[in-house]
Amino acid sequence: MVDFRTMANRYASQLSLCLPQNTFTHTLARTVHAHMIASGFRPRGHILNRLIDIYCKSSSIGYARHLFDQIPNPDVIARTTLFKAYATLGNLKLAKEIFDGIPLSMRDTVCYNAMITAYSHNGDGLAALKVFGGMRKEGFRPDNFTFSSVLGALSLIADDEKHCEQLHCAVIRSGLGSVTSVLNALISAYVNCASSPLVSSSLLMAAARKLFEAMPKKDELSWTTMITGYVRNDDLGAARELLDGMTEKLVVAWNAMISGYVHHRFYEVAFQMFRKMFSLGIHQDEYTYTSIISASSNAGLYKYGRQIHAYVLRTEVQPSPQFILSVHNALISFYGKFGKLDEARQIFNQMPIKDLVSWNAVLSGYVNVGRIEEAKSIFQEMPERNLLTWTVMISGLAQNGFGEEGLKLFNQMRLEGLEPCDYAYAGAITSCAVLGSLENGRQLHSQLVQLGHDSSLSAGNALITMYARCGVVEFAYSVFLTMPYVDSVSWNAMIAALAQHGHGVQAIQLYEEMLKEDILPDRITFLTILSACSHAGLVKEGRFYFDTMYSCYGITPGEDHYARLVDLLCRAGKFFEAKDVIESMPSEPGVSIWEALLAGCRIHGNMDLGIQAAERLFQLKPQHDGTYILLSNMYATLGQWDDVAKVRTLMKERGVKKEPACSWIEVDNKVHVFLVDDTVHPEVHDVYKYLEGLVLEMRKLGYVPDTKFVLHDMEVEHKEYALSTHSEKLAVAYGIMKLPIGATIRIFKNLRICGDCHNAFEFISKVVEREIIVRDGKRFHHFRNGDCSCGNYW
DNA sequence: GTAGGGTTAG
Repeated sequence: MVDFRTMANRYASQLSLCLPQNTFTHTLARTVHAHMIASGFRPRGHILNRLIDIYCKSSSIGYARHLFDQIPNPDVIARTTLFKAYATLGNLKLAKEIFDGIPLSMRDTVCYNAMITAYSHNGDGLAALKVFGGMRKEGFRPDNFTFSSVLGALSLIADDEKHCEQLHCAVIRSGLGSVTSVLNALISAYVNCASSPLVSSSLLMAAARKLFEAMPKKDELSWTTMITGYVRNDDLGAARELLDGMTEKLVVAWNAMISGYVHHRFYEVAFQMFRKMFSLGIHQDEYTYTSIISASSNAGLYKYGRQIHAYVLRTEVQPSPQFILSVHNALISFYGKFGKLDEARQIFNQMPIKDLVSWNAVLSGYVNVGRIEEAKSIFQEMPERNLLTWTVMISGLAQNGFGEEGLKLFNQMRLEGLEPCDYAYAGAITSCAVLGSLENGRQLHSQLVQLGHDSSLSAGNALITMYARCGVVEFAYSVFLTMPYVDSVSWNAMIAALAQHGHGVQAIQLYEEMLKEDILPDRITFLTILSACSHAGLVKEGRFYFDTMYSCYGITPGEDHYARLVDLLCRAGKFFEAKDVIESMPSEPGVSIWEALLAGCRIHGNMDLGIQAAERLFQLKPQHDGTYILLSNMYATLGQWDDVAKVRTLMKERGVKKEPACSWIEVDNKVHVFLVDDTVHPEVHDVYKYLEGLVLEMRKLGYVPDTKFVLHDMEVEHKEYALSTHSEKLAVAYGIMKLPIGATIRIFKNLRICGDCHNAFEFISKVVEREIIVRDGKRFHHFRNGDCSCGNYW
């Protein structure tokens, strides 16, 4: 039988091996603890305190609390450990409760320092100072740490140069003006203050620099604080100058510099520094590698990233477990961003220890390429989740058209007690955009305002698109106008919103305004502008903007841009110009180009060119149903019914099936058309009767022999009426003519409006001279005068 | 004091 003391010594020494604390040592410590439980050893004293600390720091505060509650009279160390953990989580109420419960006789300087830091880290400078006051009143002697924490608290309150100067004077008066740690804290106060948008950062940085220069003894922290200060205040030149002046080559400072370059997108300089570290013999750590790997993916340098990966695998020195974890996490994300999921998955599977970052990285990899089913099962499998996990999943669902599921998950997240951040809201709002659910979207909007998230960029941008896709451009515009900060995404979203509603000219005007505000257009801006021009018939303007892409903004047009230009020219009937453009392309024209050409030929009945385009498409993508349908439509436009029949035979011979976009017809053999109004629409019944009559008529003409109509009353379930028919979309479309003016038609779920439907809507909008707004799972369609804002056949 | 996982636009 081993006695308690021997076992205690053994466990204590095992736990001391678990330092420094990181994900790896935490796992080790938990194993040690499991062993204690298995062998019946009941930890107490410093062993128990150490365990509490470890559970607190490895995000298992609930279990730490459980251990804590079992101690009859916990000492000051255990209490401090626990309230520090609560404070880190932002739960100051519980933290204060524990701190207040520490008897005066038990208190020490350390616990006061911790409470001051707790408040100042949570942004409550005044409360921190109050604790400091209480400490002095009770006669505790402040030490250097106290001063550093108090300075941190003061720097929160000091929001301009004057406060910082007062702080400076106070330090000198206190006689601590030459203590390095105190001066470091003061410099850090200046630097933090400089990041505030309300003050002159250059003045404060100059003051910090002066202080730094005059320091009697600088340590590593002094240098790093100063360098990161410059980096954070966007003065990379000054940061670099300082770094180059350092005699000691400190890896932390180099990492800070590299990360600065990466964040400012100076990838090449970051790589140069990385290489220089080798020649100077500076030992790189996980921070260096993670920055460089992320730089490779941001810069689109797949090969470079792979080289880094290969190098990491080759290194002879045994890397630390923390190094392996961090670097592999970065690599998972790197491969994920390039869509190389097999590589990402392989790294993930082989990792000896995974943390939440690894799981989130692999999850977003699957989400990004749209492999939602696999993403869902990863989400289910995850041992723990955080705000980020939920956000990735929600927006992933939304972006892949699963609006309902996205909203569901968003609600589930709230049920589990997580407070969604603005990014999560953005995902939920996108879900509403996908569903065309104005009601839900407006609700989320008002919640955002209540929560004070309404100045958020991402949420605002999502709102613009949501309102636009739900058919209310005015709301989209008012969001855009009231957003305190906008970026190029906001401008793009708003320009697209106008273009989608057929306001091509206004879209272009907004684009011109954007240029006046010195916002640089990007490749997406040009895609939007080109299709806006296309719908407004602004050929000259479209060509002009296309030309400025490279000449003014250095953006090389991609195939998608060429396709829009071809579309623009063909819609206007300028086939010669379109051919010139295609021939001038730097690379071999692909599917989208020939499709644009064929679609244009269909509109204008340009048979010869249309057939040429179709032949190219058959070569490139023989199974693509769109080509056959466009071609047969072209023949139909010209009344060449024999040729239409030939195309259909060709489809059968080649076994061409309709794309999934349309195969939903086969899935449940029903078309759902919803009226978005919440009110009961008696006209639905009229439409139903009308359709019945229509079908009878069509049958007489030998058309749609097997059409049946079913009228669903779905009021209870969806508060909406549904009309469903068997396979006959055209009849539904005609039926819609009977709907009240201004009714919005929504194709439910993740469905896309089909080609026949689209034609019918185009036709109706021309004949009845009425604007029809339809949205489906993918796009917004605004039909006016025989044309549709979506710009595509389907 | 440094890093790795998120969002929004076509």
